[in-house]
Amino acid sequence: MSAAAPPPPGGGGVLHWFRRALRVHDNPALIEAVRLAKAKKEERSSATGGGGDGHGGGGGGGAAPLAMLYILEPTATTAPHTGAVRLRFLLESLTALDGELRARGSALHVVRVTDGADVAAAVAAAAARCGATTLVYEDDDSPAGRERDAAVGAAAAAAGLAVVTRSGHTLYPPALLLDAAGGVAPRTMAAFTSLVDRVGPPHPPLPTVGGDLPPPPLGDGEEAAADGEVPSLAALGWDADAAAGLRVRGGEAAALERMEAFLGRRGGAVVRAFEKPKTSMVAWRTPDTTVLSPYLAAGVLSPRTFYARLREVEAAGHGRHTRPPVSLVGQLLWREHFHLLAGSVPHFGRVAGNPLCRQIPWDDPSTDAAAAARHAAWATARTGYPAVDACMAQLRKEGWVHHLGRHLVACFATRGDLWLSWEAGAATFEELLLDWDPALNAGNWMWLSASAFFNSYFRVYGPVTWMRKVDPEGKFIRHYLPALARLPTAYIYEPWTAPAGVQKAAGVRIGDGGDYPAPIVDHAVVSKINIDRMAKAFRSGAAAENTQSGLA
DNA sequence: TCTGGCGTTGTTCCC
DNA sequence: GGGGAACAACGCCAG
Repeated sequence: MSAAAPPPPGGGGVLHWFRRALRVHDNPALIEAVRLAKAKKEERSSATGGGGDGHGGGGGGGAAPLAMLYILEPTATTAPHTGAVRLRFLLESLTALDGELRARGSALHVVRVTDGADVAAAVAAAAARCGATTLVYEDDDSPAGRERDAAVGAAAAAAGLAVVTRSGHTLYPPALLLDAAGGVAPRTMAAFTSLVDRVGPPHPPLPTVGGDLPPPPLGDGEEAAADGEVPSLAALGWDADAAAGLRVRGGEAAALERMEAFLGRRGGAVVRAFEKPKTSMVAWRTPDTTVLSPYLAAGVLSPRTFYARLREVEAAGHGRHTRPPVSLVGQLLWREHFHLLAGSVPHFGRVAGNPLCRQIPWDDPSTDAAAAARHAAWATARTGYPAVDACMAQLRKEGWVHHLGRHLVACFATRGDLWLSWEAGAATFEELLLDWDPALNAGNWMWLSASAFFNSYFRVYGPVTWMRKVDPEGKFIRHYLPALARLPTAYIYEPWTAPAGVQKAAGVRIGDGGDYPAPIVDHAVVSKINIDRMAKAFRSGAAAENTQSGLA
């Protein structure tokens, strides 16, 4: 997808626009921006017979100026698109990126835009202010990203700006995989894995950007100061307390540190034996999984860097190691698969018009008051099922839940119990998840709701049975639902069954007006009804397809 | 075109 | 407690 327009001869500076890829390691777009700025310096030198350009003198050695821009868009700073926890993580990551750039003689210039429609104008204005004639950024194949970048492309063309883009958010440039797949992305992990095997390993990570960045024209001089700095949570109108639950530190150094710490667990044996379905969803103090997803989602960690290190750790062990789809490399392939689909299937992020998504007559909270009430109870951890509510409480507080916990709550919200459209659940996850990534969010919600990829709709997570199996002492529930902390284990999964005396002794009242709600639905009853509804939806879907192929 | 094998992560019951 | 089958049985895809 790289429209590598050559820079205008003897042109001005380069504007690098960070969106994701908030890092200096393995950052193809940033490396290209640096290369272009330095190449322009060469052009200038030969054109003027050597000598600097007035901006030089610094570590850039007289290169053309290279501005580093980040635009805080409203979807990144305001609810319901973003919650406080993810915003805090983003701001920490931006501050860390600014530090990395400053250590290399440059600096990040942050611009806040309050109306999403103004992003293109803000980019053009920034380019004009720093005299840039070339704009460089990383591809973004999300629906919102594509829409935004089309507007930016038009504005850039109108302003005479050359646009250069690079792929960097996935292991492979999506176009490369799509070409190899004959233009149609596979629909199963097995088929995707064999596609990747055919294509071969991803390109190795590129070198980390060095310490001689061309000087930044933006934010220098009189208009500098507070204007271009990373704002605080408070300055963006948020209560810092709302983000107090954040448990991972933002920034590239923290990401690489966390990655290496996990890779080093038991000398790499944990990585080599990793099987995602066997990891514990209730290990909240020290998660059983890497918790690198927030970094991958924001582009603070390069997937290719993680992939390369995983392969090294696998190769360092003499014995066998686990394989996709359950291994850690497999986890990167799931991410890759959903990104490929999201970039190539129309309306991947929603039900309507999405050819991959089974059309199931869900209740829609935006038009149905009863569904809205069920959705609100689910989203605020008030379903009365401690297994579901503990996960949702963890999500609200920390922005992170183990993958299987997400399965449990997503199955409950859709085909299992509440019969809510997966789009409603996905919207809640968009607000609350630290590692929210539109491609993965939509893909996983379709999976869990048996709208695509997964078809065994009769396999329903039981909020009582499942939790009893994975958390036999109820520790996870007690931690995230303190109201239930003193309830005996015999009642912790079904608090409404606790006799009044037990409730009193545990200092909790269950039910209307109490400390913890009665169950919002009877799982044993509704799950059976819903399986029947799913069966019907599957049958009518098959009928529709038969009609279609009959017509064709 | 048809078909058998398979699918990262369910529950219950039985041995 | 661990393993396997029944439950009622889906769609994708490689051969």
